[in-house]
Amino acid sequence: MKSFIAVARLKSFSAAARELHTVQPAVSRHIAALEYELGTALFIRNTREVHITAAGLQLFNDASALLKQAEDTVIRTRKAANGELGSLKIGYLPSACLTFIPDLVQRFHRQYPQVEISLFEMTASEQLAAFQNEKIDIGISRPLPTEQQTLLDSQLLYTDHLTLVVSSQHPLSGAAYIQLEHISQEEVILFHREEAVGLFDNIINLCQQHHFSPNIVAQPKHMQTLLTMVAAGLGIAIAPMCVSRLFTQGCRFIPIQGDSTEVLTQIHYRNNQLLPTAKAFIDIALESVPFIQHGAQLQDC
Amino acid sequence: MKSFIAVARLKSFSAAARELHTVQPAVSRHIAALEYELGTALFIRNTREVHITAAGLQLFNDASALLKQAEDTVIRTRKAANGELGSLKIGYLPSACLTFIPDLVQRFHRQYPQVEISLFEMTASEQLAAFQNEKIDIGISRPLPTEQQTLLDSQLLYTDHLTLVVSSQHPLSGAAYIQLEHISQEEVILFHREEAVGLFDNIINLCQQHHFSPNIVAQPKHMQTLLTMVAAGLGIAIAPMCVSRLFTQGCRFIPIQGDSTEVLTQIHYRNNQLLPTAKAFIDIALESVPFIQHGAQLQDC
DNA sequence: TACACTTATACAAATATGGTATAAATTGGT
DNA sequence: ACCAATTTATACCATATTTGTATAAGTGTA
Repeated sequence: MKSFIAVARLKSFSAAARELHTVQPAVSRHIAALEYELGTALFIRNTREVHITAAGLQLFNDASALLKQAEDTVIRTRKAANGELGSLKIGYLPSACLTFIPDLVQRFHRQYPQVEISLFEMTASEQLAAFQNEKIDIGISRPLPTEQQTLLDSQLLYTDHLTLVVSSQHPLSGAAYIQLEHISQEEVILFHREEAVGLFDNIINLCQQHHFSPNIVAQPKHMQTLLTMVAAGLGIAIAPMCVSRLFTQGCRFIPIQGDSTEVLTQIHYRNNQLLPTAKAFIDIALESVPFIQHGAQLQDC
Repeated sequence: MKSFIAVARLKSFSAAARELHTVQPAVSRHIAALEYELGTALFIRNTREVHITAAGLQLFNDASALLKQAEDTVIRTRKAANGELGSLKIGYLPSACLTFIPDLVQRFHRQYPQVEISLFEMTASEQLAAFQNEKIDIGISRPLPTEQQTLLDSQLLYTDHLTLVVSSQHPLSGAAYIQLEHISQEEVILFHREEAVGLFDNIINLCQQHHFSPNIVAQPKHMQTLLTMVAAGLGIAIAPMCVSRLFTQGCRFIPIQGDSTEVLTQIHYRNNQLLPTAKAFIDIALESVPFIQHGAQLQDC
C-alpha cells in the first residue's frame, strides 16, 4: 500500500523501492498483489515508463486520505490513553467548591483541551448513586457518609476549620479561644443553608454536640454580607476560617476549642478502571491543592 | 484489527475468534500486538470478563469508520476501473452534433451518474490539439483532416448524404436524380456558414469539384427556415438528407449524382491508454447510433 | 473443592514476505 | 545496427510471521 503511493508519486518501481528501503521486486509484488485484489491495473508500465491508470489515480487520491486517517486513529487512541482525548463527567457539591471548581476546570481544560467536560451539581449521596450508574467519573463533596465504600477512593482537596466570628466590640473579642457552649445564648448568623447545606448542618451538629441549638437570627447568602453583619453587631457567626481573607474590618476570629471543627472537601473516584481523563483530572486537582487553598480564600467559601 | 473490532463488539476473545473463523489464541495475539503498538491497554480482561478501556473505545469508534473508508476506497477504485467513477472531457463540433449531443450525454449520465462530464465546443483541429494536451478524452466532429493520425482511432457515429432541395414548382422538381453541374446557374440557399462550417465548406468543395461556385443568395440559421425559403421559391438548397424529416411541404428532395455527397460525423478517441470513462462513453455512443440517426432527423441537422 | 469457562503462553507447522539472481524489454548512444 | 544501461517481472531460496494445537493459569459457580 505504501509501495503503491510511492510508485504513484515517483512514477518508478525502482525509485519507490529505494525510498522505502527495500528492493524493486518487492515493490513489483506489492503492486501486483494490489492489482490482483482490486481486479484492475493500477499502472501501465513497460521497461521504460510507468503511467498511472484512472483506477490508480482514484486509489491514489483515496489512499492518501486513508493512510492519514489511519495515523490519526493511532494518535487519537494514544491520546485517549493519556486522558488527552475523551470525556469526563464531574459531579460536585456547589457549596463545598463553588469557588475553586471554575478555576480547576479551567486549569484542566487548558492542559487537556480535547477532553469534553460535563459538570453536574450533586449532593454527596447523589454522587454515590451516579458513580454506580456510571453517570460520573469524578465527585467532589464533603467526606462521604459511609467510608465503607469499596467502590471509591477519596483524597483531600481542601481543609478548613470553623471559627467564631465576633464584632470587635463584642465582649468575647479579646478571647484567645472559646468553647462553643459559651455562645449558646448568643444571636447567631449562619451562611444560608441552601447555599451550603453540608456546612450549615456541620455547624448545627457541632452545636448539638455541645448540647445547644444556635439561635439563628440571619442567613445571608454571601460570606461578605455575613462579615458585614457581624461587624455591625447584629450577631456572631460560625464560619470556615477561610473567610478571614475577605474584608474583615471590625471582625475578630476566635478559634473554637475542640477537634470537630474541620470542614473537609474531598475528591472521589472509582478505585478500579479509572478513566485516563479522570486520572489526569485528579492529578491536576491534587497539584492544585495549594492553589485551591489560596484562591478559594480570596473569594468566597 | 478486525479481531479488535470483533472483540469490542462481542466482549469476548473466544466469541470473536469463532466469528472470524479462527482460534482464540490468534485473537489474543492480535490484541496484544495492537496494544503493544499503541502502547496502551485496549481491554481490561480477566478470565471471566472483558471490559473495554477509554483508549479501546476511542479506537473502536475510529476504527469502524476507518474500515468502512477502506472498503469504500476499494469500491471506488473498482468503479474508476469500470468507468463508473471519474471524469470525462468531451470536445465536440456543435454544427455536427448539436442535435444529439445533449441526448447522448444525458444517456451516458443516466448510466454513469458518478462521472463528471465536461463539454467543450471545438473545431476538429482544436480537438486534435486538445487530444495532445490531454485536454479532452473524446472528440466528435467531421472526419479529421489527415487520417495519418496514429494517436487517435475514430468511428462513424452518423452518416448523411447531401441532396438537392427544390420547390415543387421548380423545373427540376420531377427529376429522379441530378448532376451538380446543372445547378451552376441557380440561386442557392445554404445553411449559415457560422452554424456549420464543415457542412458549408463540404458543399462548396463539392461544387468546386464540379467546376463552379454556387451563387449563394441566403444563409438561414435554422434548417426549417431554409426549407421554407425553398418552398417559397427563393432558390434551391443543398442540405443533408436528414432535413427531409422536418416539415417539408412544397419541397422536393432530389439525389445528387456522384459519390462525394456523404456527410459523416465521427467519434474520436486515443487508441492507447483509453480512459475507462471514455470507453464507457464510446460504447454508449455506438449503441446509440440508431437512436442518433432517428432522433437527429426529428430535430435539426 | 471440583467444574466449566475464560484468556495467555509454548511450540511446531504452514504461510507469507523479502532479498538475490536473472530474464525480458526498451531506450539511447556508439 | 548493435551494444550498454536501465527498467519491470519472475524464479528461487532464506527468513519472518502467523496459525493452530496443546496446555497452563485464573475466576466464578455449583
